[in-house]
Amino acid sequence: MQVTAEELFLGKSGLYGSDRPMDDQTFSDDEDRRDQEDTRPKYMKIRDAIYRKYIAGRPSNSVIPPERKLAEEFKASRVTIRKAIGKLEADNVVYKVQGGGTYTVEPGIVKSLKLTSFSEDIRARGMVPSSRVLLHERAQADREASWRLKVSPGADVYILRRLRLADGEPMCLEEVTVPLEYVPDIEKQNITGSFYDVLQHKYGLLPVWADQVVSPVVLEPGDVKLLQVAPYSPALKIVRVTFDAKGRRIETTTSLYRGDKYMLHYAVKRD
Amino acid sequence: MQVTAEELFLGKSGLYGSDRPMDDQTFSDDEDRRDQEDTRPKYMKIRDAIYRKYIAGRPSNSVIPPERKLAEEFKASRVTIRKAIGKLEADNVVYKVQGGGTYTVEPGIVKSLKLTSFSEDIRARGMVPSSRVLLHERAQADREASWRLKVSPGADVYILRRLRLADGEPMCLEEVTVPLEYVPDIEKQNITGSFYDVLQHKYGLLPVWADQVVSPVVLEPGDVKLLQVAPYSPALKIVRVTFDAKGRRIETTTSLYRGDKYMLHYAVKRD
DNA sequence: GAGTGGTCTAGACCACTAG
DNA sequence: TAGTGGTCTAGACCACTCG
Repeated sequence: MQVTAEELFLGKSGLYGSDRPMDDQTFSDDEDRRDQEDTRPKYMKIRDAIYRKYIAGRPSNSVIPPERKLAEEFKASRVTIRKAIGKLEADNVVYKVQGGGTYTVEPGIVKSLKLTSFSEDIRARGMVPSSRVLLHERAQADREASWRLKVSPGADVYILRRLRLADGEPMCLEEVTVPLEYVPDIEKQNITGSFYDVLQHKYGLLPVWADQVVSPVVLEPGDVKLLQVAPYSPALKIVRVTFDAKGRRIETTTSLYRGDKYMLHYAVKRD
Repeated sequence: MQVTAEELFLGKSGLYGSDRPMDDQTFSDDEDRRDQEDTRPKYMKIRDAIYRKYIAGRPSNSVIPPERKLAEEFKASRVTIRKAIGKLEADNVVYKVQGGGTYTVEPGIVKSLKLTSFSEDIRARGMVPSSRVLLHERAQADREASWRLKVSPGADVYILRRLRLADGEPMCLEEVTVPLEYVPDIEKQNITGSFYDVLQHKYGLLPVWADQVVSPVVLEPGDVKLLQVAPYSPALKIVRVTFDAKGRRIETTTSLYRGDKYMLHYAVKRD
């Protein structure tokens, strides 16, 4: 029987700042903000409080207090409570039954898909990300990249090809392409960790959402060697186009993930 | 260059009842309800109205009217308008910029993942689903199925194995397992279309959400023959566990999708 | 500064589930 | 029937963007 993604990767997912163990990596913005002074909206704090008090550690299908009671307890309007619970529902932490109540979902079930970089993804899974740069240069966009980025074929782009590892083990081959106009002097940068961090902090490009296409492939000899797997192993090919808040296409990435070590795991809902 | 999922499958996705072409298949509940008398909540109707009036057919990054104006126009409170727009945002149809405005997203970009049956999925892609039953019997749960359904190994289950086709072409091999207690006399049923329909209308089991794990595999000789692809072709293996509103595990499905014809296509967002 | 989206309130009525 | 979540209102203030 094949090992599931859960067993491979998913520890206590330390949601909502409850008890996340810090490693010695750089922290995300989110964690920084949470540490100093909590200026987050009330509904987010309430979401976390509800999680800690009524959900974490509880068996599944436990009832949580009705919205009106929670409104009293947290001194908030019912609308605000509903917004907090709405977030928990979106993350598949609780489910609601009209006329019935709100109940906890079985723990260990994975939450919905979020836009993350490889580094964030691997760190969230409790492993240490690293990478080996294979290519790092300016080039002309080929037909596929230009189509995905909506730039003219042959336009100046920056290409970064890396072997990405989790706990020192090869996990994925990744090729990022960015229109050069967005990252003028990037060749001089030293790219080590999250490329999204570089985009955001050095160039003010904030990824907001991405379009992803996943397909299965059989690895070619060159890739097999880099990923250290058996010839003709299966892999997940993930093609991503990332957009910022203004709808600009800021980068596109093609990744090949080892099929034996990496699976996609997510929750889907009925409309 | 590989053909993208968009080119393969995604036509005008006829969202929000705007101009969906009806085929001669059975209709979903949703469409029925929309046809007779519209008892849906106001915010849903407004969502559709906004979509039709300000989004469909517009170029991307067009501004839509501010919330306060829309509240006047549709004679609703701003909260209700925000709820409608929130749905559009969740479906990746618009994006918002605080202090700026609300803008349309590029059309043709796929919306977020939803829980659908194979039939619904294929129909949404503008093709006609069909299937060939390969196995249809009661059996004892094996170790993997019992673990996924949280029943004792050896418990009575119903197994349905089908080859599923789109426009007459083999697309996927699918094996559904359901605890027999939920579907007592199912062997007598004639399973043709959507199994979710049978669960819902014959047994009152309403799928609400599902946990899915996707991995790549290389097809084995027997499967290759059924799917009519070359030996050792890659495929997507999708393992799903479906839950109802009460958190019960109502079915689990293992599917093998042809890698050359079927891709997963979805949008992810930043937190 | 004017206009936008983001948050929040206090209260109301409806639809549904349960004992 | 009592209690739950689902919807909706009218108004307020804040944070942000833009000209």
